[in-house]
Amino acid sequence: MRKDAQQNRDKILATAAKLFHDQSVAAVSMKDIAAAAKIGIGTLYRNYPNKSELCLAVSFNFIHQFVTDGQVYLSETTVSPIEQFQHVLQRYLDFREQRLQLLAFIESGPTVMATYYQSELYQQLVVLFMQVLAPISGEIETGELEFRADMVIAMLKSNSYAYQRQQQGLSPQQIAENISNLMIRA
Amino acid sequence: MRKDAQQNRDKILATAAKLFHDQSVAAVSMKDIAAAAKIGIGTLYRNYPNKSELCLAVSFNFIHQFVTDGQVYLSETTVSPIEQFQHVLQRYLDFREQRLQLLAFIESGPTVMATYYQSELYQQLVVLFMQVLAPISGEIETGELEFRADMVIAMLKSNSYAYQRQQQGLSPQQIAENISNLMIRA
DNA sequence: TTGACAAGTGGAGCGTGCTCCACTTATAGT
DNA sequence: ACTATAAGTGGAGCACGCTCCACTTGTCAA
Repeated sequence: MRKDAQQNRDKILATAAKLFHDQSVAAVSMKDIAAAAKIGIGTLYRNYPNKSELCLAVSFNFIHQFVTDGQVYLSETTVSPIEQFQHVLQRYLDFREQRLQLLAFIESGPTVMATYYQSELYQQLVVLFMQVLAPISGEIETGELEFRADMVIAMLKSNSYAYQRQQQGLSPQQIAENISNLMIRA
Repeated sequence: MRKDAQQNRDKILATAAKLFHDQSVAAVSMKDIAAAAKIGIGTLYRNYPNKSELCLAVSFNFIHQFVTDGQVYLSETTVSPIEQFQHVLQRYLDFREQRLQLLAFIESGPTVMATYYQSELYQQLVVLFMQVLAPISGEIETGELEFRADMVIAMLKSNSYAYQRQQQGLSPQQIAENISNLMIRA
């Protein structure tokens, strides 16, 4: 990759992150981003094939941070497995609440979720949840454990979460508690 | 409502259902639907405020059918609670597989899921799942039962389901089994 | 039957995400 | 230093979803 191209790539990501932070994600158009980064629309799209993918790229930093923090926490903590699970779950809820708009946009993109699911980062997120689920799930095989980790993540996607919060009137704590009750076996 | 307006409303729904059936949902534009129904774009949008809502309206017939069938099944069956749960789950999977495109489009619409969640039909779907979950969930309160019903539905949303099918390579049967294992307590 | 007007219509036009391709430029071999 | 060319650029233009409002029409009281 040419050096100037790499600079453009970086500049796009930084500009998009800034604009998404300053205004709502929906209010920022691809034209806005290109203009703010002082590049052409074509260049923008060659680097990030659509707006959802760009949001995903911006999110990756945040998700990476969350996963890393989680791993550090697990390596240091000495509390009970149940508390570990609840702690990670709580952190994940906090993280999602912070980045709600961005994550909602990604989750509503028709094709972009496939990219996310295939990424190493998603695998790391799943592994994180598997680690805290394993000791509280009773005796189950790895495939089923992974399925449950996916299920926890799926349940907290923006649509479902918004429904539980707004229509059902549940607090984040109540949601965490309901998930805990469902998942805890041992 | 004026009689001619009602006719237009019906014609739109019928035309959209036909076009969505003949071609892929994404390939059918709102202009196509208006043209095929021989009405103006404005009329189309006054009746259905966006494409996702129109998809939802088309889906409502199918969802209603599924819920009704499920209720009939429950009123007639004499098999064990576990088998009842698995049967309803299996039917729901089949139903979703049939209407995948339409449901995926609804689920990716940013605002339309709120409409769906608020509808009586969604409540009926939840109640259906609550009925089969209740005997296999151990002793839990109604709120938590409802939460679990929502969770089953959330897990089977198009994105998550597609991931389990395609990336994880699970068959519908395996997915159903994993959910069963998670939900069965009694 | 006839007017008055609420109710309904339709399509020009807007801003969006995104594609395409004629053009420009960094780079590596001479 | 000088090309040759692969690599990268940028914006005109497309199709889309959707809004807006000048216009038409069904309805109903007189």
